[in-house]
Amino acid sequence: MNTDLLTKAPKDKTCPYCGQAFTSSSLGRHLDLYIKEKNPKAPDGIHDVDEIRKLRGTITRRHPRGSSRRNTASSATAGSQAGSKRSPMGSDGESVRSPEEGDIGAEPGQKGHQQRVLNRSTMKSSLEIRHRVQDALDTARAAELALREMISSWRAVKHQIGMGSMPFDINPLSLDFPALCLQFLDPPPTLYSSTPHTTSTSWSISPPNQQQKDSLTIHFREQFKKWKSSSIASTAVTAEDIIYRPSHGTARQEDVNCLLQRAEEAAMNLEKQVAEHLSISFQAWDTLPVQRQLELWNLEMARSIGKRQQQISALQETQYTLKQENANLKSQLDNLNRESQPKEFKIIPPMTLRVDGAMRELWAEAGASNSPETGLDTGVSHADLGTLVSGAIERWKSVVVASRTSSGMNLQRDFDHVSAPIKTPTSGTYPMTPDISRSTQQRKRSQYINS
DNA sequence: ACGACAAAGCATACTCTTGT
DNA sequence: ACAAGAGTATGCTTTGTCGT
Repeated sequence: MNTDLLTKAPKDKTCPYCGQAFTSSSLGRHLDLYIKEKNPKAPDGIHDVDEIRKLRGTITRRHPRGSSRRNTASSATAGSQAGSKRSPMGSDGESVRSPEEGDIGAEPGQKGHQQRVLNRSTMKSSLEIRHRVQDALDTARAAELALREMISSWRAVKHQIGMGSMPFDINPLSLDFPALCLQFLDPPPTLYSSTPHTTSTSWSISPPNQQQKDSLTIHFREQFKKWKSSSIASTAVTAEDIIYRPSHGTARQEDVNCLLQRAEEAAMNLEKQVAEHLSISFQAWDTLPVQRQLELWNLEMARSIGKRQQQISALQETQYTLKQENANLKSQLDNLNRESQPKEFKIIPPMTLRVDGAMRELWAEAGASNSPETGLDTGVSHADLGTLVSGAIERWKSVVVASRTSSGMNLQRDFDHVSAPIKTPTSGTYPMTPDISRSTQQRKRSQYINS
């Protein structure tokens, strides 16, 4: 009947997923169906269960009946329980439910009601939009923090490679042939066995010969190859760090190129000198009588032991000093971080991502061969960390947006529902609604209209 | 036709916000 | 601090659907 239609609660809520209209009390129930603990509804592909869980997770639930909170409403409850078969009391409840509607019925009252309904839906919409926007902001912030962490570690690796260093701890030009062998070749792997023998990369028990000279040649070639790539990359990094001023433009890049060229030339010169020195010192060694070679070899071995002992002492001293310096720097860095790091890093300090030696070499080589995707790209290190991070996020954002627009048609539709004013659920409005629910809606509507 | 079950509506209890 | 009002969760009931 028409009175029924008038007394029914207005369906002023719309499910943002299926578009079905509900009274305010029923929409929450409808959504809860998908997330309730006991026998939840299976996901239908239209209702985003995770999203619902998130939304409904923030609401304040009423205390369940029978809890300690309830002491004033006992009479009301008793009444309702006594009348177990409650009649469809729409007509009774009318005056109580909406006095403005029922009693006044005049234009100002109706306007007020309409205004309230409008305000309510607007507030709800803006709340949900804010929730989504906040979620997006959080994600973006998290991405920024992760990137900061990553790039910091990357820069640390670059600096660790070191600028302008020699490829060797000891200058090979100051050593004679036996000393070169002991210094730069590995000990024989079978040194501690009863029959030690030489390999292509080791020195020998007996005085060295042509085989060790060849091994040294290969060794130096390999070392110089590695050193060149790392030296060039790290020279660029450090040079840029030194000369970088935000106001400087192209002049800076020219300086960097010049420094890179000089580093490369220095590496080539040194390699040439070492090769010549090796050749000359071997010739000198080869002309010596065998007996003399044996004496000198023994002497060199003894000297080598002495040097290692001295080195160990010096290293122990250095280690002690470094430990002190490290502790001091750590405390200074902590103080600096407290002031300049993002506030989230105070909650969880950033990890140091470990990069092993093989990876460092790979980066260095790729960087020297101008492969910006994988190498130590010399173009990024001068930039401010914030600039780098925003650049990277912009790049990824386009990927995220593309991915969302291609696969997230549901989300787009939901957002439209949320941001737009509530629509009347006509059959053509919600293409994603399954036929079953649509037919149900139609049937219900026609029932209301007929009655 | 009937029972079981799911979903939605109604009344009410409860929470939160706002104005005094 | 308190009262009023708005919004919303929950218990109970009705309604619709499906299988037997």
